[in-house]
Amino acid sequence: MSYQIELRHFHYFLAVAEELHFRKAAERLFISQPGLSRQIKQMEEILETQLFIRNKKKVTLTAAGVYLKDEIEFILNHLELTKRHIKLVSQGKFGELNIGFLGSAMQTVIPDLLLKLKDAFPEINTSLEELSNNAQLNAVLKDGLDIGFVRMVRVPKGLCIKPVFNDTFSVVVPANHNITAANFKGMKQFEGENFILFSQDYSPLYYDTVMSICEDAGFTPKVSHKSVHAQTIFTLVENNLGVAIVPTSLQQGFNMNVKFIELKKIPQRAVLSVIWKEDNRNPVLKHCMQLLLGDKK
Amino acid sequence: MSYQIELRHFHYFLAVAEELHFRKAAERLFISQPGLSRQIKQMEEILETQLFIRNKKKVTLTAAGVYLKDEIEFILNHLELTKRHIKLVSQGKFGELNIGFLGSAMQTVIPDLLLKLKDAFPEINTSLEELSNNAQLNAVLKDGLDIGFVRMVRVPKGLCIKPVFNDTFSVVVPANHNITAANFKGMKQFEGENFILFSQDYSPLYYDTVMSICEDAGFTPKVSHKSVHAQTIFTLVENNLGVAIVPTSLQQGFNMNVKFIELKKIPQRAVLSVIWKEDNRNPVLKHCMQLLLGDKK
DNA sequence: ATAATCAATAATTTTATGGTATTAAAATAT
DNA sequence: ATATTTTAATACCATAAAATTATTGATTAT
Repeated sequence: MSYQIELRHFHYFLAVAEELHFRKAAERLFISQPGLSRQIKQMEEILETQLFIRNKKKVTLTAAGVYLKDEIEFILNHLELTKRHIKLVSQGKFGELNIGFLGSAMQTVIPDLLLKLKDAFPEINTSLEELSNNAQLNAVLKDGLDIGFVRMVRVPKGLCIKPVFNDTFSVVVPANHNITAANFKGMKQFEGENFILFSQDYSPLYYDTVMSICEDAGFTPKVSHKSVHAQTIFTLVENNLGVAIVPTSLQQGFNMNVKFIELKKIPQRAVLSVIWKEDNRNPVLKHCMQLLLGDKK
Repeated sequence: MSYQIELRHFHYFLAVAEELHFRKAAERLFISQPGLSRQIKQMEEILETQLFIRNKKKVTLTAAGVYLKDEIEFILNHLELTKRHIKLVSQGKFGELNIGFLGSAMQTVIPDLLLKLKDAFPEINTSLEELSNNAQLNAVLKDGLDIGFVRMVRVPKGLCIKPVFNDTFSVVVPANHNITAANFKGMKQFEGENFILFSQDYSPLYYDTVMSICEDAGFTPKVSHKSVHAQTIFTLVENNLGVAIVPTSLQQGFNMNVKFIELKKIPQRAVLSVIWKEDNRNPVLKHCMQLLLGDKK
């Protein structure tokens, strides 16, 4: 019959919401199952809202529970961020910027940004994480990341997006492939080949764009392998398992036995964009965005 | 030497940060001053950051304390909002409703429903997607849609269906066609014409119904074109490529050089129905169905 | 100097979290 | 069908930690 919700309830709730199993959740939390059951029940009483439906062997979230889970994830993430920030503030450091990125952004944009940031604000610490488009989207929404480097066009309400790098696509073929930049005439030449692509989950836009490139050339590509790492894709190409279409900038930084044939004439571009949350409270973000977009345009 | 920060700490912290006076803050919180002092000290230990400077008669916030105050206000505010929201969610008064529809529903039923929804529950967000009968069926089954507006009679187990709009059919002919509403006697007059219809995949029931209309008139129509968009069909008719049979309500919202001849005397009707999943957990759905079916019947 | 006021400390009480044992219901195995 | 296992909930209890009262030490006002 406690009056107030506490963060403890939130941690317990999240465990149950993720496991959907009281005993397993209790184990994960290193507390007893009855204790957990009672805390959750108490939480529901305080909030005057049922959060879980426990009927015959199954525990499921109610609509309110689903909604609350999202919000609690956000609040706890934001709190962790704040904990780190106040330490930095008390140390006289400005703050911290959490950056997510697709592997293909590592070649160009990220190093650029980091150099500029270090230059302008040596007190700012950055953390970098390679994540898929979608993982970044969720993390940015929930304050797990401050900015993300993604390939997409539309973002949910509350997020902002700005293109930062416009790249051509290139076909990646084994070094000994008979088609070269010199004798290359058009995608049609690759009609019969197996295509090795980044997986659709990783970046739907990339996938659709590659499809449209082939369709514009008049054929539907046979996709034999999908991967999330450029390294893997190049290795597959190297071993004659197919050809790939990737952003041209991926050429840098790898030393593989493959050659790039840049598709200069097609209209498709690999656009890398920054996303961030409109009402992100991190003061570092403003500075960062100025550096990123100020002199770009 | 407690492990975890709790919301209690936040409320205490805010009181002290606002009063800048432990005794007064304690009074405001209805707890004793020593209790408050110890909790704040504990909070500083957990966060490993000094938040207040207590020297000679004055209590002031540190830089970290100032920063934290802002964030805690934000977090507690957000939490209060969330508490209110989950109650609304569980009452079905807040949330999202994903609606699918055939293009031909856009003329009448959908705008009606949306207006009513907005009116009754301004906090409900809706998303709309134009999809074929079958795509809606699958999406509803997989919780991709909450409700769909389709033209069909039977639905798989687990789904529900209710007619919501009963429309006559009309023949659509070029504006300069020799048959008019005045001299129209029966479908038999169109025996020789090419027919332009919605494709069978899009709505099998519609297709079968149109066929039966012609068969009742004693002929089998020659179908020359199929489309999934009313716009396309009207354009084809406009260019003398044939005549169409469509639900009469499609007359609204288009400005094409065609005329509609309503088939009032035949028994066939273009029935638009809502489908939804029996055990859909979205609480918004109940309210929506009440609005849709409550005053209809 | 003395009184007053403040926050911190000490000792004690109260509260309620979390643990153990157990139950009721349901699923699974035999 | 019966026995066994598994699940979440209940009852009761121990104990950790929060809150209270009483007190101290320090600073400021009179």
